[in-house]
Amino acid sequence: MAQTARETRFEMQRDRVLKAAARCFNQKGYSGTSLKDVSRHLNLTDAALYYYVRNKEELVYQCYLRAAEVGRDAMLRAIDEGSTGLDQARLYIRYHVESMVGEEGPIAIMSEVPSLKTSHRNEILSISRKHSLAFEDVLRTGIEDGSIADCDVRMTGNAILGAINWIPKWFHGDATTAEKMIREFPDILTRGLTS
Amino acid sequence: MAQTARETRFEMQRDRVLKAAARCFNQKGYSGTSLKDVSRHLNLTDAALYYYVRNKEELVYQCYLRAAEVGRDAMLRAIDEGSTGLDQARLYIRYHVESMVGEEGPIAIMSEVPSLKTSHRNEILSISRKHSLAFEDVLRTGIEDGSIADCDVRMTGNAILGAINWIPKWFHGDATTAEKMIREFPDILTRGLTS
DNA sequence: AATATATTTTAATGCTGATTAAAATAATGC
DNA sequence: GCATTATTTTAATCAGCATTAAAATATATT
Repeated sequence: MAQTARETRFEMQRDRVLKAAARCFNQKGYSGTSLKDVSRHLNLTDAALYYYVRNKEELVYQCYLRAAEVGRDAMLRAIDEGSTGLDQARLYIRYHVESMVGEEGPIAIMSEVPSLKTSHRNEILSISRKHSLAFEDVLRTGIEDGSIADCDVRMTGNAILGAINWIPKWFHGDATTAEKMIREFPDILTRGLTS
Repeated sequence: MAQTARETRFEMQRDRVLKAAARCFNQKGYSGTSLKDVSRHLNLTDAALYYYVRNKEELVYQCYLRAAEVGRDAMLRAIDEGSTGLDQARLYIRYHVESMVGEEGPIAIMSEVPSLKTSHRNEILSISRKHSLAFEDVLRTGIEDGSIADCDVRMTGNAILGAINWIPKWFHGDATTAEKMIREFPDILTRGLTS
């Protein structure tokens, strides 16, 4: 029990570290943010971060992993809950956006994958590719069940995912905008899909 | 005339420098790419770049300026040529995408504006804001002339521009994909706008 | 309170990478 | 070919930043 309490405290701090890092990375890029930048947000010294993460590369890696998980969770929930392909697409966008602008945020933009060390890079790229393919599958499902008009799923997928990925570039925590975004984005991005 | 010849040669080289830089920046971010990274693409030494640009910050600034100009040109042409708001939106997307994936490319993603020095940052931000507003105006025009269904122009604009801005993240010069993108993106991104 | 463990800081170290000046080479005009 | 100008390289400097070890402080356990 003591063990558990310690772990949760540690993990909570670690979570704060990752979020602070994500915010910095989104703003100034991976190499552009120093560990001091990150630690400043937490009232800590740069050296203190090493208690929570092996090194800077690991920090980005964890941020990207977290970003990937958020996306994957949204996708899984959507596929599980949506009846038609269009439904699933809509729900996915809703859940993903919700995570990005809500409590779980800020989520890191996976913008500097090439800077990761080989093994991490490959892992992130693989997850990311799977995510894209999963979304394309959702689109295909919709085309087959008639809820989505015939289209190039690759291009359409890239367009929609791009719009989502770009969000952290212009959204900066305003609650009103957040609500509006959750409400409108799913429609905006899928209205063009119906046949 | 000799003067002119010299200038054009200089400017052509300078252009190559900017493109090489844009490619690197898109791949590894501003701070993530060293001047050696850029110069390597040109069979030059890192120090040689200083003949074409005052310093690294200026290099990004010029890249971003070039990116902004490309977007603005696309917008101006589109507004000039398109009859309805929907037409203009479609044309804008077509022209902008065309520039990004064509000869003028690669175009830098304006991804690390905060790293610019204050005056440059303000200038780029101002241009960028103007661009967003111009696109929102196009949408409003379309709503008024009936070619576009009523919608939140701010959100819709951000969604569409985000999808465009994200392109360099997944497009890497394949000519077939480029053609397809020019052909399909305008439709994909505007199909949802019609009433 | 006393001890053990967890967390953070201080104070180095070393490397990478931007920047500059001076020298070298290439191109051009005459 | 000579002189001038344009372009590039070599070699050095310098700062910032990641990283580490050891010390200090806080927290928890008994």
